[in-house]
Amino acid sequence: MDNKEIAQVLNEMALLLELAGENPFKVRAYSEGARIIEALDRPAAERVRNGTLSQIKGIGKTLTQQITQLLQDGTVPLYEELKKRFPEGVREMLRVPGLGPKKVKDLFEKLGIQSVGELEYACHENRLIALPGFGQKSQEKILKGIEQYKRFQGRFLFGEVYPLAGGIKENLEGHPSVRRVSVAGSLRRRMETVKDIDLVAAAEDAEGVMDFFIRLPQVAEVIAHGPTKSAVLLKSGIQADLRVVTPEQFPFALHHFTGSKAHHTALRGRAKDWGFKLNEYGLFRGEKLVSCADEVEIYKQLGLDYIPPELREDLGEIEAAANHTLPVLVEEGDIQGAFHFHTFYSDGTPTPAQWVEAAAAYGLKYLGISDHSQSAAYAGGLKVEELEKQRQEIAALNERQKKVRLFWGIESDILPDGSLDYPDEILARFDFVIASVHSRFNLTEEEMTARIIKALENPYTTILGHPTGRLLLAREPYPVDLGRVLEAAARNRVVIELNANPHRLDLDWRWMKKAKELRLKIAINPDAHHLDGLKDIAFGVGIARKGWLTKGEVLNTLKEKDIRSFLQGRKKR
DNA sequence: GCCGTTTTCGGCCCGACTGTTTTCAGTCG
Repeated sequence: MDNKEIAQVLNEMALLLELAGENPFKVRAYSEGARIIEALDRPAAERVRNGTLSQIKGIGKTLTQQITQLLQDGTVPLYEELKKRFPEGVREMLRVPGLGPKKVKDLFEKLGIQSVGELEYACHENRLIALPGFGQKSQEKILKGIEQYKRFQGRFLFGEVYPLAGGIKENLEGHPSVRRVSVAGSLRRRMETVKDIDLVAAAEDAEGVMDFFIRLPQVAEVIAHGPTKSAVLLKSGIQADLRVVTPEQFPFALHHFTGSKAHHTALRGRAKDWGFKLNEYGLFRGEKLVSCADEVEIYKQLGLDYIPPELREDLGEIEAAANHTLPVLVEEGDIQGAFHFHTFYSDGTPTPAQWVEAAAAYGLKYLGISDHSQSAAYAGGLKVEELEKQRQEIAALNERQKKVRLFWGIESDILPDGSLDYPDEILARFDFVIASVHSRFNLTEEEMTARIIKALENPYTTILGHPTGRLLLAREPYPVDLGRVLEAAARNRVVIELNANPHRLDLDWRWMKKAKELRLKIAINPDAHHLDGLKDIAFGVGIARKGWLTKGEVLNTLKEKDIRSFLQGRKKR
């Protein structure tokens, strides 16, 4: 059982305990425990073996015992008991927006409803209206919630939602009373998937802005509409929340609605220790507002360096801010070039020349072409005899123009046995080689780990492409021991890709800490198949920042001449 | 259930909106 699986069980237990009407702080202890275990960079099993699990803050005697038993038996009696009491379908009802544990418990115990499907049917039969605490309105609301749940299952890709949020922000900026607007929430924190769009605005005429907001052309339906806070469902199916405050309150509201919840809870605890009270309206000493012009000020008042939104996950950033050890995060402007571009030679659309123009317009100084290798027949992988033509075309382009330096590479399949897809004498010709798994995802974890490590040990491998193969909201990562893979990459000086495609964002930011410890270099690669794929670099930078990466840790912040010597240095091994 | 340099008991972040209520519980963030 790995950390993620332990966290899943603990989270599930938290939900079930909530359904059972348990002490809310006990519930919180379980879900906090889940969060902590998931964020560990070593297997919890290791800490169980050396007896240090209970030393982690938030993991006490009971959770240590539960986790120990989970690792041993795969389950614990309390979990089994709770699952028996609340069937799977009852737990699923919690995912319907507007339904929480109390209502689900009532529906289950008083009406015998055991699944989302049954709930929908019961709504149509008007059976909820008679239930105490429910009524006509809540029945309608639940029906709408079910519809939303079924349609989208609640999460969206950052890359799809961010432009929508930007559009609404622009609309709001057009309102005469609006002084400032910002995207907040998980979007501002650059989470790879998000549940909704959070916006915060500063305006004198809050109600006017609210009326304006709920009438925007993007809006399909109004979910809530108050004087300072409204929620709408957009035509694209995602919910957008807007909060309007006074200009003076703006930094506090922005901070509050940016979260994360865990960061906020920790910060409020600190505020309390320092004799303050912090909420969305301000930082107060007693009744008195401590005025802050921006978020920087808020942190300063609490004795902290400014914490960028991407880091606000309560994963050590508050301690680092107190000790003045926060990293200076990489920025989009630091990016000098990028690797992993496909052309019409395999499954991309652009020609190498078109990539040069697009890269120049984007401000890149170099670009690495890497089409698929011969085994990737589905993607038009290049046969050995086709390679020479592409090499010559790229060499000619480098002769003809000097604005963007092209590097000639390949995205070589890692074959099931861990070897690369061309013989050594071919691999030796490329400027760089990205090694990626594209097939046979069904190996065991042990086999997959060995397969990838063997590819990392190949002297021609420059970069490991999309290390887990996940497709966000669509496909789970293949089973692999990433810790061992990263260690092998460090031993063999192989660069790890941060695939910037919004469907991948792989390596996951949660692993960056480990990568940093191993002094690995990370390449932010767009894996672009079309010209507009260049813009994905920005998504990759967001994730890199979320992973605490500095400019020095990102390969493609190197200047063109330094990249050249880096690639040549690797070839001479 | 977790935590603790005044504490091993008594706290644990806080407010808006909704709907069903006549004063508040549930949900959400």
